[in-house]
Amino acid sequence: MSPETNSSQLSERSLYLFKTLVEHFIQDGAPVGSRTLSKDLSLNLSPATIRNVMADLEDFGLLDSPHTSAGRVPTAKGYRLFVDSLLRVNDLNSIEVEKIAKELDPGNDFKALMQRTSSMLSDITQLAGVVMLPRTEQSKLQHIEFVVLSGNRVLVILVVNDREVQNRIINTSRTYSASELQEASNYLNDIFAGKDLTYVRANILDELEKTKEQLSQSMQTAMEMAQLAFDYEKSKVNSDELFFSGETNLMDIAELCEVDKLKKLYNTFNQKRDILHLLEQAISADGIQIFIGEESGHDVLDNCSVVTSPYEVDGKILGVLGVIGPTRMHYERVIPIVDITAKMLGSALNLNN
Amino acid sequence: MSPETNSSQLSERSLYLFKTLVEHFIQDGAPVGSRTLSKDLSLNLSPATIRNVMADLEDFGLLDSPHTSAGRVPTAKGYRLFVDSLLRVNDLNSIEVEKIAKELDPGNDFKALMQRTSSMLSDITQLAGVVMLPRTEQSKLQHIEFVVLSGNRVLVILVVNDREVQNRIINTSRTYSASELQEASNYLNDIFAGKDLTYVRANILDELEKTKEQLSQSMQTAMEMAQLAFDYEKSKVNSDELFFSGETNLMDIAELCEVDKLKKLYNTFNQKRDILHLLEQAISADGIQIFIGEESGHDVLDNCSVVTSPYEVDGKILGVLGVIGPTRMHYERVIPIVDITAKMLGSALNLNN
DNA sequence: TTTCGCACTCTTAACGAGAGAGTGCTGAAT
DNA sequence: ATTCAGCACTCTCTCGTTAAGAGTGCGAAA
Repeated sequence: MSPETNSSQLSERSLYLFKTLVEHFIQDGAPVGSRTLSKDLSLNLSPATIRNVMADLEDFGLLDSPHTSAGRVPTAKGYRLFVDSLLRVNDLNSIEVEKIAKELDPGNDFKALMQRTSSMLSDITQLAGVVMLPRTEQSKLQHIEFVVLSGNRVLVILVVNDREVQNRIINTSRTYSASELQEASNYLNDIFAGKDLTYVRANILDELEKTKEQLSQSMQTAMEMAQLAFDYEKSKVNSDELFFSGETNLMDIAELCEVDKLKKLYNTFNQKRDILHLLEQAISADGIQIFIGEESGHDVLDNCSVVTSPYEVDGKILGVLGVIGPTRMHYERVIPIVDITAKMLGSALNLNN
Repeated sequence: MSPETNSSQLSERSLYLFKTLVEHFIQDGAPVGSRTLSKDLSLNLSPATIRNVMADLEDFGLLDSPHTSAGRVPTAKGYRLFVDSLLRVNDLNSIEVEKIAKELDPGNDFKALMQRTSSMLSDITQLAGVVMLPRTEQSKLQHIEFVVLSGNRVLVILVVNDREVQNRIINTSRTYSASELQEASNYLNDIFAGKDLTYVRANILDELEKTKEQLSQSMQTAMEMAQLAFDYEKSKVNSDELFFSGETNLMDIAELCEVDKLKKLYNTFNQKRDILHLLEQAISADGIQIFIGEESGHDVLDNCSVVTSPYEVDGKILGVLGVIGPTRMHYERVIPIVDITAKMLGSALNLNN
């Protein structure tokens, strides 16, 4: 509706004024009026002048007023300008850095580390934390093992990336003996260990053909097992790819504390699908990515911003983590926290390779 | 304060009146007045008479009035009387039974079954569902397996009860070879397969002493491994022993929709400790157990009732499941649902033994 | 260009009146 | 001895009104 105006058309002073207005709003959560701003501003301007400037800013689509006699509030576009050009990010104090480092101590339990990361994020920001697990496609198979269970059921154990363990139980058409499966796993480990899971899945059928010709019983068993195991994986909904925590922190946020909004938000969290989708957009971003309000495309996140960063090992992006909070969050604090957490998680994962 | 009066001192008529009052309140959620009751009651009584009876019931501590000119509301004691003596439980219609049965189809994934049970409970009752996993002490070790990882780390896989799989990674003081661990697991499977985990844990030290004398290297390795593995288990907080779902359903409940109460409730769910404690009380109960409001001892559950039932296989109680909702829930529906779910979960677990 | 002054708008809190719901008590009828 | 009609009373809830407060926009002056 408003012309696609460029912020460079705004004077230095207007921008400075805008910046302090946003900071003020982030602090108090109340619409900011010209009087208040006039006092807090280092430039000595009268409320009237400030009103003029604010009217301009409103024309630019950066501000909005809930009603005629309530001060101004930043729009999504306003926040966008703020975080992109106006924000100066704080350095984290060393105590906090230490706290983060402590929580990110890589233990032996991969998922526990992710869980800890998520709750550390929510704890330190007092917002909701979220960590997306590495997509399985990017995982390297390290070891495969079979255990015979009763009734034609076989337990398949995949060790992936030297730290993550996946179990699945498959139903087989006939009974296999332990030694048969031992042979099978030996064979599979020989040809597939160290390969990507995607590669494994893609090449099972080829190998199956090959082995058919060679007619070795143990190899054939191996391939049948493997096929069942990886078919299983395909059918499985990856519903636990996401770790949330601190959702309750959002209940304190004034903008969200109507129960029905809260309910919609929580339902969105529980479904995971939408949030997963959002985070996947961030995976290709280089470093911190911020979704402000409506920008995310999900209207449950109307008054929310999502600050994300991918985490990587050896320059390869594994997943995304981030923080969900109100649009009026303390970006100057949240951004460096998310940033450093992503980096430290990356190196924690790197450590035991 | 009021004398410990027995409900048997109340006339048949008073009880009937009380029962319909409670039913009315459960339906509407609004305090019930004498006028309303006079219309809905099959006995033809004037409001005035009903007022007299209600005054009696209030003296007995069964009713309470929020203020002088709002009708009456059942107290916790009132609900207790209601569910214990007055309530006639509905039979479930066959469509619902079928729906439950369908969700409780025992797949291969144990935890997924528990998760499905929980969300089925919340779905069908429109309240919050909870399922407590079997305590590990009651689990029978079926199989133990070791996989060598890099850097003195060993993956331990426990198959328990023929359906549940547990992984843990332990750090060892020296490097073990695959064949060494193979021998060790063979040895351990020989002596411990089919035994309770508690038994295993208790007897590891004894066996360690024995094997020391015999000086067989592989046996010694085995015992060292086992000890590490089970030490790990002891230190691990069993935080994922509980599956919640449908927490958001509670947001619709008028009694709870103040944000701060909701927050406390959700925090209690997240901690899991308190709820776990509550459910453990129910484990020894024979069949359905109902905690009403304050009775539970946790004041976050002030306006809530918890309906639980243990589920069992072969007469042995494995765990507890249930539903959390407002005190004014439809007990006559919820109780049979929880009851039948527990029974069907039991037989689902029994099926593949 | 900035500022002052002023009229105007809109929200919020406070107050009071009136309606509505429900009670408790009394005294009469059964 | 119950039951019940009548009545005064209490408490909550909802409006409408009012007044205060906050903030704006605009025109005229500096």
